[in-house]
Amino acid sequence: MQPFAPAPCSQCAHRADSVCNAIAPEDLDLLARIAGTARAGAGESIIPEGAPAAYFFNLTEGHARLFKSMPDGRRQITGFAGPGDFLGLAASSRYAFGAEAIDAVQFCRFPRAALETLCRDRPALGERLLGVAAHELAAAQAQMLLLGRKTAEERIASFLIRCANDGRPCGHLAADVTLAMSRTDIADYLGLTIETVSRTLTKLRRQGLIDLPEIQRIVLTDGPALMRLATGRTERH
Amino acid sequence: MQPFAPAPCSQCAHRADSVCNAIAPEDLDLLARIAGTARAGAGESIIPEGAPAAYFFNLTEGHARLFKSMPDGRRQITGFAGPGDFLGLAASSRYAFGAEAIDAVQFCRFPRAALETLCRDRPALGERLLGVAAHELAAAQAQMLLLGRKTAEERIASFLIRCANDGRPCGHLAADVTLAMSRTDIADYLGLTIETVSRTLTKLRRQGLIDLPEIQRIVLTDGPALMRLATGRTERH
DNA sequence: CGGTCACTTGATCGTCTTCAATACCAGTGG
DNA sequence: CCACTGGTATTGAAGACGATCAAGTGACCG
Repeated sequence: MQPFAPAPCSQCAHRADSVCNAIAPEDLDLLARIAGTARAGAGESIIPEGAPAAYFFNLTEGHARLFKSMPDGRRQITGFAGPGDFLGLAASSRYAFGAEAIDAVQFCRFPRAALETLCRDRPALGERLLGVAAHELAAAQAQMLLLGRKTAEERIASFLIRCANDGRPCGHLAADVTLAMSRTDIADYLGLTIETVSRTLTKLRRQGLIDLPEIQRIVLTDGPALMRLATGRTERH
Repeated sequence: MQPFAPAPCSQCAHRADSVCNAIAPEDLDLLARIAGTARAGAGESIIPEGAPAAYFFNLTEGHARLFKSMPDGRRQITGFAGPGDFLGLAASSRYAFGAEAIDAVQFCRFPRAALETLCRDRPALGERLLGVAAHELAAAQAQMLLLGRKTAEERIASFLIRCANDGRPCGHLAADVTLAMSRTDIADYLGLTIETVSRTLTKLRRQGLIDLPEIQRIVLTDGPALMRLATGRTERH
C-alpha cells in the first residue's frame, strides 16, 4: 500500500456517487483538509481485520472485498465495494471486518474524529452516512436470508441478479455482468465452495438461463427466470 | 395491536438504555410531542414486512423478532429486540424486514420525518443513531459469518454466548440464560431446523457444556469451552 | 515447453434436512 | 381424577444437498 497523499476532493471524479456529495462544492476544502488518498495492488490489505478503527474510507477506483474470518481459515465475505463506496461504518473501537483490494484500487481516508466533527457542522453529511448505513443494513439482512435459507442455485441466481442490478434502478438488469472477483471470492460470499459455485454456474448454463462466454463474464439469457429463482418463486427439486 | 397513546417520555424507565438518552432531560417534551406508545400481544405483528416505512420504533417492554421471509414460507430471523432497542433503521421507502412480538410488548414510535428534523436540532441524536447503525452492522456481519461458515454446533454455541453476554461487558457471561423465544425462532435465526437445534442442544448437554433444567432455561456449565466452540477454536469432528 | 494458477468435472462422503413417531405440558371437559 | 386436545420439544431413520477429495483442463508466463 502506498503512503497517503493530500486529497484533491474538488477534482474527484467520484464525488457525485459518494457520501462526499453531501458537502457543498464551496466547502470541499473542509473535506480535502482532513482527507488523504492512497493506492493498493490486487490482494493487498486495506483494512486489517480487527485493527483499531481510526479512519473511514472511500473507494475511488477498483474493487475490494470485505470479510470476516475464523482462526482455522474459514472466511465469509460480507460484501464487495466499488468506486464511490464508503467503508468503515461497522466499527466501534476496532473494525469488525477486514478489507482487501481485489484489483488495483485507489481510495481516500478520513480520520473518524475529524469526520464526526464535520458532521456537526454539515448535518447533511451525517444524514448521508445514516442513509448509507440503512442501505447496508438492508443489504446485510437480505444476505442473511440468502445464507440461512437459500439453496446453492438460488444463491448464485441472487448473486447474478445483484451484480446485474448494480448501480441501476431496481428491476432494470444489465444484459451481462463482468465479475471483478474470483470464484473463490464468490464462494466465500455465498457460503459455498468453489466447486459448488462452478457446478451451479454450468447447471444454470445447461438450463439456458445464462451463458459463460469468458471466465469473468456472464450473460443473463433469461433474466426473469433468474429473478424467479433468486426470490424463491420456483418449485424446488 | 392497541391504538397509539401519547408517550410519557419523561417517565420512561428505558430512556437511559435507549437512543432517547441522546436528548437532554429538559428537551424531552420535544420527543414526547412526536412519540406515541402502543402494545402488542405475543405473535402479533409490529412491522409488516415490506410496509411503507413511516415510523421508527423503540421497544420498551417485552421481546420481538425481526425477520425476512420468502414466498414459500422459508424465514430468516435477522435479529431479536428487547427493551431499549431501536427498530426501523434498515429501511428506505419500505421496511426491509418485518417485526413480530414474541411475548407481550410495549413500544413507542416516532414519525421518520419528525425524528429526522429533531436530528438537525440535536446533533447528538443523529450521532447516537449512527452508533446504533454501526453496532447493528457489526452484528449483521458476525451473523453472516455464522450462517455462511459455522457448523450447527458452532452456531448454537455462538447463540448461547451471545445470549449470555447480552447487556454485559464483552466477555462477562451470565451463568444461565432464559430464552424468550421458541426453538422455531432459534432455528430460523441460526439457519437450521428445529430438529437440529434440539439435537445439538442435547449433544452439548451430553458433552457437559450446558444444562437444560427447564425448557426455556439454559445453564452454561462450561462457558470457556462454549466460547472456544463459538469462535471456531476447537478441532472439528 | 514445463510450470503455476484458476476453474471445471467426477466420485464419494458427511452433515444437516426431511419425514415420522414419541414425549411432554397446559388447558378443558367428562 | 383421568381422558382428550393442541402445541411444542425431543428422538429416530432415511435421504439429499453440498462438501471433500481427486483428477483433468486451459490460460498465461517464464
